[in-house]
Amino acid sequence: MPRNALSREQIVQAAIALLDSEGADGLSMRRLGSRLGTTGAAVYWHVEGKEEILLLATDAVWRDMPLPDPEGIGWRTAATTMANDLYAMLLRHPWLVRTMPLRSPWGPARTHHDDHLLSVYEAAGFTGSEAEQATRTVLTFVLGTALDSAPDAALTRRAVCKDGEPLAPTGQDVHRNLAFGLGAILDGLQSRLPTRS
Amino acid sequence: MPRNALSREQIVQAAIALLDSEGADGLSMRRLGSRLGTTGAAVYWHVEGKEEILLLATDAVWRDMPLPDPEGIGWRTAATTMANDLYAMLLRHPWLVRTMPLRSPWGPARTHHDDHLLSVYEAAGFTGSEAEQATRTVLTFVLGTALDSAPDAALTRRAVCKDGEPLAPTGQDVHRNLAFGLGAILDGLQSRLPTRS
DNA sequence: ACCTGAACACCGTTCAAGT
DNA sequence: ACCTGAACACCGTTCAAGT
Repeated sequence: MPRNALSREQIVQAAIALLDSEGADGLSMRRLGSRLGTTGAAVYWHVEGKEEILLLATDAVWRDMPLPDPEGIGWRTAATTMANDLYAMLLRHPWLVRTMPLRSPWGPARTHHDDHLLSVYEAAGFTGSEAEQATRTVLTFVLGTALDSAPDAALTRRAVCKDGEPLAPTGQDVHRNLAFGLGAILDGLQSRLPTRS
Repeated sequence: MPRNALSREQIVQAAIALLDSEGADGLSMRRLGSRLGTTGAAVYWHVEGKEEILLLATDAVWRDMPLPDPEGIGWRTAATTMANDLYAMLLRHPWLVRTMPLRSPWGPARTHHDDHLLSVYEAAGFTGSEAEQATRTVLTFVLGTALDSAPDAALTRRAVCKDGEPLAPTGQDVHRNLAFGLGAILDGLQSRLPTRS
């Protein structure tokens, strides 16, 4: 008899909760199963495997990204807002920086976000592959910044400073650098705009 | 009787070879041990655990990075060269992008590299925290670019294009974007130089 | 149709015991 | 001092068997 205890949507939500609270390594099929009141093997009836769960969880999170309209606020404000929102999302779900490297396949939400971001740079005046490259440059920088500040690091940090010098950047440093670097990048991009109005 | 079959240096080199050929998930203590002619448990006598091996392997790779002198070639050429070299290194050792997120502790080779990179931006005219931020901006962008092109992705890509549209960037795209983005960033940074000579 | 239990082939790590 | 073997507590995944 079908008990319908599990559904794809429940599995994905439970996976996200587990990843957020336990980190990238905290997600295991058995733990996910027990969190849903069943066994790890039960999950396999609804889902292909762990990889698909990560795929679904990743795209579910992308769905929450706001997509500001460049009309009215200007392309630069829109670009800055989207970069900050993306960074905030990556901080909220640190496991994303490990699941991001996949060039493909992206889910529909990720694709939708990227399309919108591209339209922002097209609104700025970039065309064709230049718009794509501008988009990718900013996206890449934000992703790299999040990677830098990920508490979810593959290696745990031990003794931080042996000589009293704060060699390693703090979360503060990284965050301040987002504003600085983004400003510099947008300046550089702006100076390459083909025609000014 | 000590057979001295193992040494720290041998372990690290074997680990790098294993990571390069099998990917980030290819390194296991047992495989490492058997590659060295012993058992996995034997490694634990020479090394604290897997984490330390990753730490040592990471810093060993950083030692191979060339450190060009900005004198003569100019800061911008030096900065570009270092960025390209870093990207090339990350492509050679894709597992590095998973071991990089650690803000600390860095090994001596990584620290030495960062010091040199900082000096390049100081030679350009940046001072204090601005030099640090410029350094971190470029470093972050290169790291993000490598993350984008990592074949070592956490999730394997399956069906690439369902509708015939090449949504996902190819390795070519990512590589071309390194030059574009780096140029834009350096332009943006250059325009922020406090005093021009 | 949906789930359980046990199994397979792996992990990192520990630790008594050997030499 | 250096290594082995077996063990512990985990993994992802499969699959017969239950209901």
